[in-house]
Amino acid sequence: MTIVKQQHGKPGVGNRKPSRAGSRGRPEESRQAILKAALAEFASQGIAGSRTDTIAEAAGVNKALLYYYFEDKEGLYRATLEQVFAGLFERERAVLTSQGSALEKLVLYAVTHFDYISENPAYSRLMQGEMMRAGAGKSPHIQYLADKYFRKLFEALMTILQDGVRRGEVRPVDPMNTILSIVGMTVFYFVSTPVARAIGRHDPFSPEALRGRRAALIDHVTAILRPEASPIVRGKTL
Amino acid sequence: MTIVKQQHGKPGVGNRKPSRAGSRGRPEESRQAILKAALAEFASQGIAGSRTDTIAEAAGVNKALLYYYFEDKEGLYRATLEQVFAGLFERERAVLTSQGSALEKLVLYAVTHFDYISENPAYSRLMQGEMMRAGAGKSPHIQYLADKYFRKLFEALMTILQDGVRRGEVRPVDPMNTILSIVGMTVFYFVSTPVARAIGRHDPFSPEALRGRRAALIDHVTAILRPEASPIVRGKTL
DNA sequence: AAAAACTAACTAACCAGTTAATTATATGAA
DNA sequence: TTCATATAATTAACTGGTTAGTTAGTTTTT
Repeated sequence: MTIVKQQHGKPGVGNRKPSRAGSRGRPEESRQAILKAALAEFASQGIAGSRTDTIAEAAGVNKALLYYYFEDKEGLYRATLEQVFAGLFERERAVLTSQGSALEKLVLYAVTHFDYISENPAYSRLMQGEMMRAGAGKSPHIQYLADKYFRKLFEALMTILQDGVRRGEVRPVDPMNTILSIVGMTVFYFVSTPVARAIGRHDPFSPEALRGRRAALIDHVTAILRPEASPIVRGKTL
Repeated sequence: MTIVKQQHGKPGVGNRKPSRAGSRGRPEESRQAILKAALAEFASQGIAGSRTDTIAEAAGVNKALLYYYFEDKEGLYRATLEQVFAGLFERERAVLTSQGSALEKLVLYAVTHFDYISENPAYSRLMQGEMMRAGAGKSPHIQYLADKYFRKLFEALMTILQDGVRRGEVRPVDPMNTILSIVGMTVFYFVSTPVARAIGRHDPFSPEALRGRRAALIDHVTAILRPEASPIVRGKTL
């Protein structure tokens, strides 16, 4: 039996701090390091494919610390979900209370959502993972997320759209399905990136591709909503 | 140590054939039973969450038989992918070579895709699972699927759309992003069903909901493509 | 000296894949 | 038709690697 003594960081090799037992002084640092590593791992692999050992290693802490700060794997996962979703809905709340016509608000909502995913691709993958889990009836979080975030957002969008229709700013559409179409156009681009890459047509995360997609999104949302003959190209930069 | 003797089916209890070692006479039956069980399990749980024991039990065969007919879990998964994707693209080939204007063809493509998913919800979940895996760089199948199916389909749709634009049947749009929007609107409805249920607004798989979504899909695809003032409601039943 | 932060090493369960058989069917010679 | 034998189909039980979670501590801060 080999007894492996505690490994102290070799000075001069890499820039990693020596890994030692006991407090680091700033425990919040450890917590954040864990959350950050967990976000990357969960977004990349999904909860089923994620390994707690991998997360611990990436965070530079002992695995037991995950269980010290978060109850278990599921608790850690819940914390990462909360973090990412809160960030998105924070941004979107501002949009919903903004000034402007229904069309302007709905377009602004779409591009805000789009931009958030562009900047945080982890969100989209976490969401996909949740849809898979929830579809299998195995997500303990979907109801909570629906109650805390999705319902309000959905209802706000419905109200904006219905008011727009009533005022004649927007052509008479099926409100629920129109919102689903808008969200679908916003989100699907990111879901489909692996196919886009495999087809080899372009890098979907290149600045040009993202700019093109964003412009098309505005165009298509407008096209669905506009009562007029042809799309009016506004000078405004969204 | 307990020695469990081979269990012969008790006659009169249930309608299950006695489970006996040796051939069933029709080995193709066993193969199909495995494939069917695998499809259900993989679609529901994803490959990572699926258990070979569960598949074997659902198929009513010994687990070792999965490895007899299919090389390993991955091979079984590949076979289910092949099955479902082949079914979809079979149907879609007919659409692409059909008669009609660009707008008619693209709308027909969308509803064909939509109807296929309505009838085979497993497809949508399998696809989602593949997107997750491929996004993590862990799908050994995405390149094959892209080469065999997606590229051709995508190119055919591009051609139809570009011809439509050239002829003036369709307003001048960014072709690639327009196709992505159409597919997004088609597919997203099914991806989002868990949220729809959690919000508690409706059952997204009810016939009325599906009918409504289908109609909206036609409307929105038309709205994006139409050069005219307002959508022309055709008498045609799609 | 008590509490908080942190770790090495262990454990128990799970699960993909294997092994060594057993049973059924097909073949063909007598 | 009958028996022997090869081969295809099928199974019970096992194996070894993996991994979420635990334990019994050690180190640092207050």
